[in-house]
Amino acid sequence: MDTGDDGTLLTIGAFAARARLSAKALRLYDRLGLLAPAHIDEVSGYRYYRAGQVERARLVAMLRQLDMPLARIAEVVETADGTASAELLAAYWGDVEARFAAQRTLADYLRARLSGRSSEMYEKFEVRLVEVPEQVIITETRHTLADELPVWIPASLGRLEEAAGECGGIVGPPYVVYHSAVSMESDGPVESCVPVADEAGARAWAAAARGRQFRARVEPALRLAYTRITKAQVAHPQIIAAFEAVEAWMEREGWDYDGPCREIYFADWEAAGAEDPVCDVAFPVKRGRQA
Amino acid sequence: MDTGDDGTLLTIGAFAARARLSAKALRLYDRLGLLAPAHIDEVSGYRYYRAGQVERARLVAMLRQLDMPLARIAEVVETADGTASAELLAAYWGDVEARFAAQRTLADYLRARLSGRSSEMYEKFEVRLVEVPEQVIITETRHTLADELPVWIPASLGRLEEAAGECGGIVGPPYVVYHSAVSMESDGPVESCVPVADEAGARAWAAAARGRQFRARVEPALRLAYTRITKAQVAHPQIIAAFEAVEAWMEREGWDYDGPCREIYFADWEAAGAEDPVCDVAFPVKRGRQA
DNA sequence: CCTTGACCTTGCCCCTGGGGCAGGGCGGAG
DNA sequence: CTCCGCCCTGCCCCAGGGGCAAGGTCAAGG
Repeated sequence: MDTGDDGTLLTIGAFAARARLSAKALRLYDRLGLLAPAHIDEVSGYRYYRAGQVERARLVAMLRQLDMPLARIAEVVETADGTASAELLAAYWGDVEARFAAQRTLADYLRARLSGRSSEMYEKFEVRLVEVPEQVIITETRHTLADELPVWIPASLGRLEEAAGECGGIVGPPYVVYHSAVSMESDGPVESCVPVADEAGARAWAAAARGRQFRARVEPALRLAYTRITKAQVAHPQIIAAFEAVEAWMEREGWDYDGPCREIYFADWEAAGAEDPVCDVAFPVKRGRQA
Repeated sequence: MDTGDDGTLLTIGAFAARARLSAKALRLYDRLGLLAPAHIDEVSGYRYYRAGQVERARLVAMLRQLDMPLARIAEVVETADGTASAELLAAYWGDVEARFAAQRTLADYLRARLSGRSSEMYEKFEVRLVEVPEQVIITETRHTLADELPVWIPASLGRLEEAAGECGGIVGPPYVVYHSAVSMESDGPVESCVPVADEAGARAWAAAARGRQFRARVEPALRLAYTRITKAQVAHPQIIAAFEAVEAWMEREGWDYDGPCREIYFADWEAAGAEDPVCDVAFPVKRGRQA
């Protein structure tokens, strides 16, 4: 393969200018094994690069312009197959796009809130009411800090969904209840819930369960004010915007709190894309002052 | 103003949980003056926060979620007027959007190139040689980032074309020389140049000019390898493909670099349509190894 | 041949926005 | 009184380099 090696060796400065990188960056890439010089003079320590290495250096430079970490850049440039390396890039860029979409949502919400124009907020988060009938649920409760939730919630719901088989099966979307209002305290108990068909089976399961954190109970009928959010939005603190949107709507429409807030996961989390709706953020409400 | 101050003071841990920040982050924000505790015990050094400070802390947390630097967050949260702070946020977010749009374009380009469609890209560019005689030029130099170039280049060339009247008039197409890497993060010096007839007039103009960035000099005769591109192609990253096509051609044909690359604007930019050729992308070359 | 100045080397500290740990001080419950 | 859980400061660590200092190299010009 002719990689442009015509025998001429470039000093680090000349190579840096041609690759549109700094000499400092090239020394770092050398140390990390990302872009080793073709030759290093053993006496002077001078680095010499082949002209044919410019292509790789420019690829590194462009990937850095995408803010790709050097470790991932190394994977891309070490992958000989162009199609495979393009897929690595696509995977990285997909992550960036998802993250950016969530940030944009938050930025839009914050701009509206800072300027006091709450109408934009209602456009971003459409709030609706729903009546939920009484249902039997099996639950797991834990005291936890907010940053452990993204790990604990899927694990807990997984445990409950497995147990639901002994309780007549799942008859509704699983949800998570924040017994201390999310806007007030986050160190309060968090309860993950799965609606099941068989109350007796549920109580038997809870009595036999390995820990006191597992319970079965009947959730009374509720009226919920909720807004639907995407997978990308199910993360702190973007999700705060959704909660606050619902609370602002309640204030405006004349509804009072009637219980702790909750997140209802109605979609298949694994199968959902970042922009797919997966979750309803909800407060139980009752009639307050006249609307 | 009721800021929710009910007299209760929260320790840093309790406040951190409510604000969804780490205690470590709160200590940092205290040290930076971004979010000072309501009270500090002089004996123990314990920080105590009012419940009403949660709102500000949450705002900081959400702005951090947008990757806004703490210095800019301080500007936003110190701005009492909501509309003004919303504008600060909008300005920041506009920068982020612009940067992201450029990155997305580059990512699309790179994905296509890695997938093996690079040779097709090069084949679209026909590369030729031209001899350019020695000429007197007046120039303006600036360190700038890549995203400012589309603004600066027309402005600078406009200034130089106006000044050319004092220097015997314009005797060749204006061009821009990239003395080193110009990318999103590194600012190489960029020099815009206009060939003029009167060397003495040019030197007098440069000596009288308002800033040292204005100079007059003699550009020696050059042999250029160049390819002609349309107005639509004069943008990142399409223009990268043009530069690379010229470099690939130089490599194939056995020419070496003989100076910094340049863009020569030979057509009336305003009058040109998107598909009209307006610019030559060129490298000074000298004979290298035998072709 | 020697000097000069440009270029190269390593090494150290700096930046942001924290995370993690060590060693020691508080504070309330049993 | 003691124990456990907080809390304090201070130090080192991360990426991805920038900047500078002290000193070694190299090529061209006198």
